[in-house]
Amino acid sequence: MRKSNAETAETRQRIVDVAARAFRSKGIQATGVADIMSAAGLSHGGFYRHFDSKDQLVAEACEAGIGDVIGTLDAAAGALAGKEAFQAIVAAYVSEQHRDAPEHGCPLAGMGSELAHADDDTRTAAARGFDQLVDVMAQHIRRRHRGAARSEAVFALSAMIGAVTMARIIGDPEASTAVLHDVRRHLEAL
Amino acid sequence: MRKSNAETAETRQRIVDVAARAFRSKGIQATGVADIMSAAGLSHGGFYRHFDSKDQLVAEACEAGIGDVIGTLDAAAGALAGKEAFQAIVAAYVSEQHRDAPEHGCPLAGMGSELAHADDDTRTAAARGFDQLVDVMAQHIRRRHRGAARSEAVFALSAMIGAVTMARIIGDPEASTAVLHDVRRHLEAL
DNA sequence: TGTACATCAGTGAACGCGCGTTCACTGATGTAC
DNA sequence: TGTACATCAGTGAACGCGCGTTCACTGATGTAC
Repeated sequence: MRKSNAETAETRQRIVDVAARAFRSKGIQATGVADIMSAAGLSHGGFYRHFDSKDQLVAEACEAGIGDVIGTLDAAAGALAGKEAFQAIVAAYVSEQHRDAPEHGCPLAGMGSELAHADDDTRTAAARGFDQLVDVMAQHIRRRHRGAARSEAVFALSAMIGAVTMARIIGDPEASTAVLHDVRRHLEAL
Repeated sequence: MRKSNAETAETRQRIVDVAARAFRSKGIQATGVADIMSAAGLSHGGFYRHFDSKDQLVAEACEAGIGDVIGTLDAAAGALAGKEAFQAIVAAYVSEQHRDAPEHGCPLAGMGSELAHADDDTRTAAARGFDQLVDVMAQHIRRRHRGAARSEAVFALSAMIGAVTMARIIGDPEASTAVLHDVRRHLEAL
């Protein structure tokens, strides 16, 4: 039952979207190809009509997830500029909502340690994603030198990724929220 | 061939040590019970004489790994005090050596995103480890209020964990080192 | 201190299970004329 | 525009493999007397 080209493209996109959510919320290795396909409303056998391997999907899902986060952060910044935009971005990232909704959150926080062991394409996608997020933040940091703004963004983003990762590990709700609060407060004081 | 109580205890400890290295360097799910046992010089069947499950070993290995890091950071601080000790700890953690030797490094960086999905005992061990590391750092931060020192330590440690995680993902050696450098520099300026 | 028996660390085969991937097949869609 | 054939998206069974865990067995160690 061959599908039309448009339908095929839609299906492929749906698989990537479903995978991007699953990998971020459950992890890469804990999410099977069959899980993804059934969540996309398909049987698992058809997977290889769209992708060469699970690894390829991981790379694309990582890229898609980064796109989500950039959209969220841009929306948080809205029409704000400078320090206010920066703080809005920090508040959106280092938040209980982000912590509690990994499926829509940052792949670098949701699958960080697994990405370190991923294949080259995936790591390249993740590294590019980090760069893009750094750009999004650096854009709102006013410094004498462009490099200084980027460097500060690298620092801030590292703290943000670490904070959300730890907030998800810590079971006690108060302690978890305290980490988010501490990090957000220090970043807003930059 | 029953072993003496002393030998049994040594074997158990060896399994935990081997596992702590393997989980940190390859990840939890990528490391099998059989891998660990053979690295410890044993056949896999004997595993359950020492542990109820892989999950239990993960929790103990996480705790052991935290112990390693605390030892390394304490050694880095040495006889130093205050800001100098703090900076020495930051330099030891946010370093190329740490990035390149995950098997002796921090479990929170090596298996961070996997810990978020681990069982309660493991997450409790990881959360306690985070607290202990915060204490190690806060100890060297002089502030009017104890809480302020701890809060700053939480912020710093989050940035350190994020930095090492990202440095391991980024394939390009220069870009990876640049992240470490940026984060270290900003933390030393606190 | 010596003896008799229970315990149990370690081995290696086996368990059921889920994984990523492949395959033959179906029939609707794409394409060449 | 219509026809004939090639393509290929999706299905569902099957592949080999490695996983965590269990088990019967061995024989040295621990323990009770």
